[in-house]
Amino acid sequence: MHYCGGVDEVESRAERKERTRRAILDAALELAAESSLGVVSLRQVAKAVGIVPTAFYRHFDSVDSLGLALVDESFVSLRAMLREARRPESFDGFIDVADHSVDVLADHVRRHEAHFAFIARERVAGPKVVRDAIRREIELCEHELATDLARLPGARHWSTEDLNVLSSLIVSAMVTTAEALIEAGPRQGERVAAAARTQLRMVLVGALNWRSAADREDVAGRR
Amino acid sequence: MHYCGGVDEVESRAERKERTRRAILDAALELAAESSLGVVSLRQVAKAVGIVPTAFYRHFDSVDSLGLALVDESFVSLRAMLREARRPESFDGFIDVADHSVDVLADHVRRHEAHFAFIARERVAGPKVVRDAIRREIELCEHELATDLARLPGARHWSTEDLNVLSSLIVSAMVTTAEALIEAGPRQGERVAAAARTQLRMVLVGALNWRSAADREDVAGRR
DNA sequence: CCTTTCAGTGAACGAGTGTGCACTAGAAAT
DNA sequence: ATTTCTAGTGCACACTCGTTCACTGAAAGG
Repeated sequence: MHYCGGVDEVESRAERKERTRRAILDAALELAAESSLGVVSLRQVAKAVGIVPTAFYRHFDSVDSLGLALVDESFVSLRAMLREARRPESFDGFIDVADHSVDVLADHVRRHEAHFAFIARERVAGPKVVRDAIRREIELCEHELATDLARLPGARHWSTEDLNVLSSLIVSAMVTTAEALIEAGPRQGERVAAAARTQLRMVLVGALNWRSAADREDVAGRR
Repeated sequence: MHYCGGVDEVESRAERKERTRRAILDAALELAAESSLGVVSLRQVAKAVGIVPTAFYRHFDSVDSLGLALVDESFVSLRAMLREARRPESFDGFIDVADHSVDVLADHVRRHEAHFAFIARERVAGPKVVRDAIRREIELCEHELATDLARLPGARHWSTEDLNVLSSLIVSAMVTTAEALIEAGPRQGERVAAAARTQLRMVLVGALNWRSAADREDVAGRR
């Protein structure tokens, strides 16, 4: 493997294989979009790609491993979003950070709609192996968010427990928002985004007034 | 149809039919529990019930109509819960209403686990007809909650828009909590419930401090 | 040049799928 | 006692499914 054809337009064997692999992933993602991954068959994917069913095994050794590959790919998108949403310069006001985060979310959801929809769906439906893989990744995201929240000014008097609870709330709200953004077309998208901004502001305001308010209201016998 | 058999133990034809119908619904619910409704076949259900596949058509004229029947049944449980959570006597304190609501939710989820899991799953996965039916029912719940929130003391200065946003946030948090309660066994159930209580308190505290805090922080150009 | 590698082919298998149709048996109605 | 009704049966059809196996042909390597 030193030199392969001077002509520009030819495709090397590895490139060709990668192209087919991508086509399989894309086709599976699209087919899973109606109902769930559990109902897409190896043969449907093969037909959509334009290869014979048995050729599928040259790229994945089972439908499950295809699902896991889709999980990996989808969380690459999600991690990219989290990284951007946590850019330090965005932490100059609590309302601002909420609005900025929602904007980043809405932007990424629009650009990677299929991946977000996949995660939201297969997290609860879908083959068991896929469900478990997604759950692990989400827990990882929650944990990362919690450590980041701890660095926020004003997070001084939150317990570790409260931090985890808060980050769990935010992540689930974001997942729900992503779902809502996908359901609503680009037509109602801005309405959903506005609602999400309000929700996140509410959560942050609630978190800021949290400890003091709990003390004030007297939680009594509980805990 | 005036008098049918004085003996106690005999089953009338209608009773027998209803019993089979129930068995079909239960079997389908259980089979759908692993992955989703889309992957359960008419024959699997028939085998689980103990009837021949074609006998299925005596009770439902398609798998889709079975799905719709399960949606109806599941939302009977959910409505019962909402009715209980909104009992007027529970509105004597904002922290209390949060705790009480979560308790009611946890209780109902434990008692109707299969139904809640079904709604949470098939809402995003599952056949299109089922998805749409569930979405309509949830929107209805959100609307009902919004009109109830409007009656709360201190809800005076919330716009209709804010009310809808808030009720949507609460409903999605409850759906997420229901999912979490199901995932966690009864072992970690109380931990999840505690987290949910905290979340709902945060949301309510945030809502109470909402308008004033938004004014104080100066939202600038953003609406 | 010849040889090796390997993505894609095509036929075949055993099992599972939804659905149609003629039927049976027993409860209900007459 | 006789007829009607119907939940459930049994068989058959034409599919689709995942997986196997020997194969082909062109690119890569020697």
